[in-house]
Amino acid sequence: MSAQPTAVSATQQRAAAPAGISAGIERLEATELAAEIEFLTARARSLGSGRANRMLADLDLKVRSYSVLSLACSGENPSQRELADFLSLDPSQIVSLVDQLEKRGAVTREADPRDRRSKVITATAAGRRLYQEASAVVRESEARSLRALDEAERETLRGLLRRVAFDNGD
Amino acid sequence: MSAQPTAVSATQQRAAAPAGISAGIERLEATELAAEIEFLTARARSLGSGRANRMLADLDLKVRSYSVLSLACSGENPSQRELADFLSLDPSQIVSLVDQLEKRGAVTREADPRDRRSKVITATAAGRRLYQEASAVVRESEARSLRALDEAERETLRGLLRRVAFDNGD
DNA sequence: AATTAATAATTGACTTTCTCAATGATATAG
DNA sequence: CTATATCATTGAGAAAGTCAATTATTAATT
Repeated sequence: MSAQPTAVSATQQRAAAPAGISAGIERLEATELAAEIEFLTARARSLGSGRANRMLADLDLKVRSYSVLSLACSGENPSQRELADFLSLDPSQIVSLVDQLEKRGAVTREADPRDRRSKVITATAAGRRLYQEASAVVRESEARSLRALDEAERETLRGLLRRVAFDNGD
Repeated sequence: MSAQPTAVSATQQRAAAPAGISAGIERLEATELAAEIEFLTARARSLGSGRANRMLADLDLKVRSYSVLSLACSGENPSQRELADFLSLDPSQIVSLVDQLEKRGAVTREADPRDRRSKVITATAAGRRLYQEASAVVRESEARSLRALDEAERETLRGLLRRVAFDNGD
């Protein structure tokens, strides 16, 4: 599990950068805050989703809509409620995300025959094609965000985050 | 979330839960999306900061204001620009965060003598006391969010995230 | 030294996201 | 069959994010 060594430390990395460019903030990396996993998680996701959103803009998608599309393509036929739970969003946010994707013909919304209150979201053929493109973009974005880690480290990170993300107390 | 011993898999966890409660979403854990580090990061931070915000509400703080306060207590005397860069926020957001903390007497805002354009943010004695309390709350929150990981795993995660958070491409 | 260009904080406008309560349709429990 | 719960939906209001313009100050150029 602990594949930490390898790679260059963030400090070494930044020391190599042209002084004064991203200046100032490395001083703050020695603070208590910078040691908090929650802070690091927040910063990593802010940078990562910022980049992904910029790169997905070509396809008229954001990380949010991409995520819904991805699950719609999964074959698991999620309901909107499940999408909300899984993506940590309010059900009303899912409504508008699905609205947009449905409007552009990427997904369909059908009443679940076993519980007609809930709507099953499924990708159309066009939606699956869009997902193929978007997925490549997201992989590229992720690769850039994770450039500091080698493949083994990425696997370690994935495993740890998975447990935090899905066994998150109370 | 009653201290789960060590590393129980998320799947085992949920399987043990009363069927139907958090039902449905474990089905989605097998999807491609659920394997994306960026997604896992986003979910982990959403759950984590949600919990931290709820727990900090007693102290009239949010993760945001707590983070500013923490850096103000660091001894590094950050400027607002540095806070913005470090916290991935717009400078105008820092203005209002500092406004609030200043209004309650937790921090001061002083022109930097070496560059009077920038304002140095420093915690007051009251601010440091507040930070002591808040810091304990945040540690407790973090402990709950990370209950799935043992101490060594947390260190590994911290190290990996630190590199992602501070060597984030381009 | 005078002018020009850049940077920090601030304000304000605007957009997007979040949070919640209410509603109608359907399902489940008593 | 009545009461209760759940799902999707709508809409309102709060919070957060984005961006351009302004002022004060500093740095760079002539």
